[in-house]
Amino acid sequence: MRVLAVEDDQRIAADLKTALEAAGFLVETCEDGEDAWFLGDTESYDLVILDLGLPGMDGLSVLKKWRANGRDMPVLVLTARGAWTERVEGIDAGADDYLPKPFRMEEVIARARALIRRSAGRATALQSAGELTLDANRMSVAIRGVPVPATALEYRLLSYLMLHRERVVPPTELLEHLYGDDDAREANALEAVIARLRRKLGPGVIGTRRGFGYFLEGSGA
Amino acid sequence: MRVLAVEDDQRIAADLKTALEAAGFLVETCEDGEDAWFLGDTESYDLVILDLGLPGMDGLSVLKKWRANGRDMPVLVLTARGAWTERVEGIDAGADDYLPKPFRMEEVIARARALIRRSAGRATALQSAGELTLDANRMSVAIRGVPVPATALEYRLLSYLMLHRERVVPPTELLEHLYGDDDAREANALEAVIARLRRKLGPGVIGTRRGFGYFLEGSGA
DNA sequence: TCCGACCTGACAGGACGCTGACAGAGAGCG
DNA sequence: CGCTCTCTGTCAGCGTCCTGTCAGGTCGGA
Repeated sequence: MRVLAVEDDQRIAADLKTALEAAGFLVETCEDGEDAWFLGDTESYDLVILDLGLPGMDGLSVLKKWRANGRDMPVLVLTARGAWTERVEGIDAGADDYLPKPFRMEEVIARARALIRRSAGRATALQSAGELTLDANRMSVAIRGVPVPATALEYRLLSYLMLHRERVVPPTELLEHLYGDDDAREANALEAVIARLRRKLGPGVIGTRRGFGYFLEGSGA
Repeated sequence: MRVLAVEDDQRIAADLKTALEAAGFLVETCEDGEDAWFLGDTESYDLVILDLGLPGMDGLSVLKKWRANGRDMPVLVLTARGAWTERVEGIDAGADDYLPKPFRMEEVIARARALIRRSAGRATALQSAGELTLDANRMSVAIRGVPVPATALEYRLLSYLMLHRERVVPPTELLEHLYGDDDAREANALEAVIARLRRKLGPGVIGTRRGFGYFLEGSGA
C-alpha cells in the first residue's frame, strides 16, 4: 500500500512516516502544495494524507484540483483543532475523512486502514480469498487458519493483491505500489518475492496469468 | 437513499431525522440495540448511523454481528467525545467512519454523502457476444459460461473484436492493433491465431467474411 | 476449372516466468 | 564496535508455454 503524506511540519511528517511504515505502508512525503498536487496527479497512491495548511498551494485547492481531474484515491485531511467549518469544506471538496490536530498515531493508522478498505468496498479488517486470510490489524497472514510468517514486503504484496482481488494485477502496477517510482526495481525482484511467498503459502494461492500479471486464487472466478 | 439512525437519546434522534430528511434521505430510527441488530440484518439500508452507547445490546457488538453475517453497508459510528480508543475499536470492528459527540448536523450530512458516494460503484467488467464472454478484470474467456484458457495474444484479439463487434474488422487493422506498426507480421500469423482460437472456442464464435475480415458471431453483424 | 483467399498441423526459436545461489544492507545485540 | 541474522535485490540458468513461419490443404467465387 502506497501512501502520500503531505505535511509541512517536518516533525509531524517524520512521525507520520515512521508510524505508517511500522504499520506496513510504503510512505512518500512531501511538504509543499505544488509538489503534492503534481505527485497526486501523476502517481498512483492508495491513500493520501493531506494537511490543509501548506506553503505553495492551499491543501483544499490541491484536493479540488485532484478531484476535478478525476483522481479518486481516498484522501484523509488533517485540520486544525475546532475548525469544523474547514472540515465540512474539506469533505465537500472531496475528502473522505478528516482528523483534527493533534491526533494519535493509532488513529491515523486505523483511519488509513479503514479508508483503504472502504475504497475497495469492503468493511472488515479480516479479509480472505480462498484459503488465504489477512489481518490488517496484526499484519498477519494465515493459510487455512494456520499463521504463516511473512515479512513486511511480502505482506504489502499480499495486501495489494487482496485489495484488488477481483482482477489480475499487472507486474508494473505491483512494482509501483511496492516500491514507488523513485527507486524502481527490476521486474525480477517481484518474481523473487512471489517465489518466496509461494514457497511459504503452498500452491494454489497466488496465480499467474502469463502476459498479464498475478492474482489471488479462489476469489470470485 | 435509505438510512437507519440508531440513537437512544430521543432529542438527538429527532434532530438527526429532521436534518437527514431535509437533506433528501429516507430515515428510519431505532433506539435499542436488539432492534437495531434485527433491522440492520434483515432490511437493506444505504447507510447506518450507529450510536455506541445503547440499551439492550452494545453498539460495537451490533456492528460486529452485522459484519460477521456479511452485511457490508457503510456504518457511521457516533462516539463520546475524547474516547479515541473506542473509535479505533469501532473502526476495527468494521465501522467505515466515526463522529465524536457533540457534532454539527452539517457534518453528519457531509459524511453521510461521502460514505454513500464511496460505497457506490463497483462494476463488473463483463462483455459478451453470442455465447462468448470476456472478463476484463480477470483477463479470462468463457464460452457458454465455461472458462476457456486463452493466451495474452488471443485475449487481446478477442477483446478487439468484442470492442468492434458491430462490424467486420479487416485483417490489416487487426494486425496493426495486435502488433503495432513497427514490427509487422505476415498476414498468416493472424490466421494462425484465429485457427488456434477457433479450435478452443468451437465453431460459431469467430466468423469470416471472405475478402473483408473477421467478426464475432451472434452480435448483430 | 482455376485462382486466390483462407485454414490447419507441425515445428523451432524465443519470450516469459520460476528458482536457487549469492551478497549487500540493515537491524538487533552483546 | 563488531558480530550475527534476517531481509531482499540481483544474477544466471532452466523449463515451459507461446507464437510466427512454413508447407501444404481446403473452400468459395467467377
